[in-house]
Formats: sequence, structure tokens, C-alpha cells
Amino acid sequence: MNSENHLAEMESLFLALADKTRLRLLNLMRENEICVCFFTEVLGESQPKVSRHLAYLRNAGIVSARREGKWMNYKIEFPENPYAADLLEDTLIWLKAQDDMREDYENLTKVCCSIEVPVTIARAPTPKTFAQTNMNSRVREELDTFLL
Amino acid sequence: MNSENHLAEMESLFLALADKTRLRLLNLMRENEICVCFFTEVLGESQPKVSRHLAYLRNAGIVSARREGKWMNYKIEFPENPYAADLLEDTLIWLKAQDDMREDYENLTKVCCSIEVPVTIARAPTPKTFAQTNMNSRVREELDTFLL
DNA sequence: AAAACATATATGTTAAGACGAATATATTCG
DNA sequence: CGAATATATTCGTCTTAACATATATGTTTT
Repeated sequence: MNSENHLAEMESLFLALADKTRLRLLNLMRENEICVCFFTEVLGESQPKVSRHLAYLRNAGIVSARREGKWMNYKIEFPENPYAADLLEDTLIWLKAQDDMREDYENLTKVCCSIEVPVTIARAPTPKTFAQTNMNSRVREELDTFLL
Repeated sequence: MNSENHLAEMESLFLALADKTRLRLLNLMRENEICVCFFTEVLGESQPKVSRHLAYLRNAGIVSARREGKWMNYKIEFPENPYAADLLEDTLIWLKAQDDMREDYENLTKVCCSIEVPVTIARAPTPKTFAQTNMNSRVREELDTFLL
């Protein structure tokens, strides 16, 4: 699997990462599975815009969606290709190091864990950590080294 | 420098990497400074196309150009931001692992070091290795670990 | 200085993707 | 089943960037 031709895969991965909105979305998902309603709340962007970008990420194969009643939860899916996984990992680490992204992340916990949560999303599902969901164990191992 | 807001920088880096032609160019430059004439020869692409993509990479700040008489030599410039540098590094490592890219690289040495080099580019400058040119020493160190 | 060469840029066309607004789909609640 | 809610998709418009072709710029040679 190591010596194949991945130019097209590289291109599509980089295209998926080459957008500020998608980077902010990935940052919010970097440790937890997140409900769409929180994305729109934290980013302050329209629901269709968020949805379209999530669809883009899903098509690119780096996030997956899981329905939970009315709600849709998204989480990061690490590519099987270890080079691609490393790149995505580097990207998440870079995001984590940014003030803006830290702020986004804190807003997420405010919105979804606060008692004064807006009525409209008061009953939305609470984020689940990667530990609670299944993920590539190889990558999980590496992630543990960095995120924590 | 670590905790600033680099979303725009991330986006432009990924945009620069999100193109097959530019990835092939970067692969050819991964260890040496290369003359434009070799790029067109190895990629089999038109000169304006190669030149435009090199200009794109130059604007994105990940390659620099040096004139040597009639010829222009391009080499990779690692970003000062260490997160960006890591990403570019991983990208080069991924490229190096691909059969197609290995083939491109071998064609480069055939074209520029062979005795039967095409007359039109017979006198073009020979590639210079990074060791001969200046580069970010931090990255140089890391690169040595991988490329070799 | 003119010709030849290596490379860069301008131009017109086309395709991908970003956006807001409107609408469709899926799920739950009454 | 019908209304309400959460999310997805469609549509028309706009921007970015890809390409081929043609042309401009800078360097060397004669």
C-alpha cells in the first residue's frame, strides 16, 4: 500500500483542507464527535453553509456522519493511508496551537455544556469523545501522544 | 509566534499544495535546486503551464527563484512557521513514497545528468543540492532524518 | 544592435467551488 | 396524520484558478 500513486488523493485532501470554514469545523471536531447545531452556533455561519462544508469534508473522506434522532453528529475519520493520516494530524495540531481556534473550541464548550444554553439547542446531544467512538487505533495511539 | 492566528496562512498553504502539477514540481525540487527547463522536460507539460505553477508556489512562499544567466533555478523554501514546515515536510515524504514520483525523479536525473541529454537543454545548469544552498537549519536537521 | 534563447506574463475561455435564498427531506411530537 | 424541528440540497450568481495561445521580458551570442 505504501508505494502506490496517491497524487489524486493528495490533491483532494489538500483541497478539503484549503478553506477557512472547513478548518474551523475540523478544529471543533478535533477531539469529539459534534452535532451540527453546535457548529452553526459557534461559527456564527448560516446552517446551509455549514452543511455544505460538512458534506465536502464527508465526500473527501475525512469526516463521517452519524444520525441521532433529529440530530447529525460529525466526527473526524483518519485516512487509512498513514501519510495522509500524519498530514491530517499535523493540521489538527496546528489548529490547536492557534488562539482563534482555541477561542472557537472554548465557545463550543460554553454553548454545549453551559446551563444557559440557548433554548433552541438545549436538547441537542452532548459531544462524545473519540474514546467513546470507534476510530483507527493506530492513529488513536499517535493522537494520544499529542492531544492531551 | 506560536499562538497567533494562522487560518489564512493554512488556507493558502493548502491551496498551494492542492494541485497535481504543483505537487510534481515540489517532488522534483525535494532535494535539489532545479532549472525550469528540466521541469518542462520531465513533466512533459508546456512551458507557460510550468511557469504559472512555479509562480503560484513562489507567491505562496514555499519556493524561491534564482537566476543563473538565461536560466531560472527554483528551490523549496520552508516556511518559518514550524507547523507549516512540518506539513510541507510530511508532504515531501509522502511524495517520495510514491512510484509515480520516484519515476519523475529518476527521469530528472536521466534528463539532466545523461550524456545523451537533448541538445536544446544540454547546457542548462546542473541541480544543486540543498547542502550547497542556504536553508532553514531547523528543517534541514529534520529532513536529514527522513530523506536519505 | 540584432538574433536566439529561456522564462514570464497577458488574454480569453472554461470549470470548480463559494455564497445566500429558497426548498426538500428526515425525524419527532402531539 | 399534521406540525415542528434539524439538516440537506437546489438554484442562480460570483470568484478563483485552470488551460492554451500569443506575446513580452531578460540574457547571451554574434
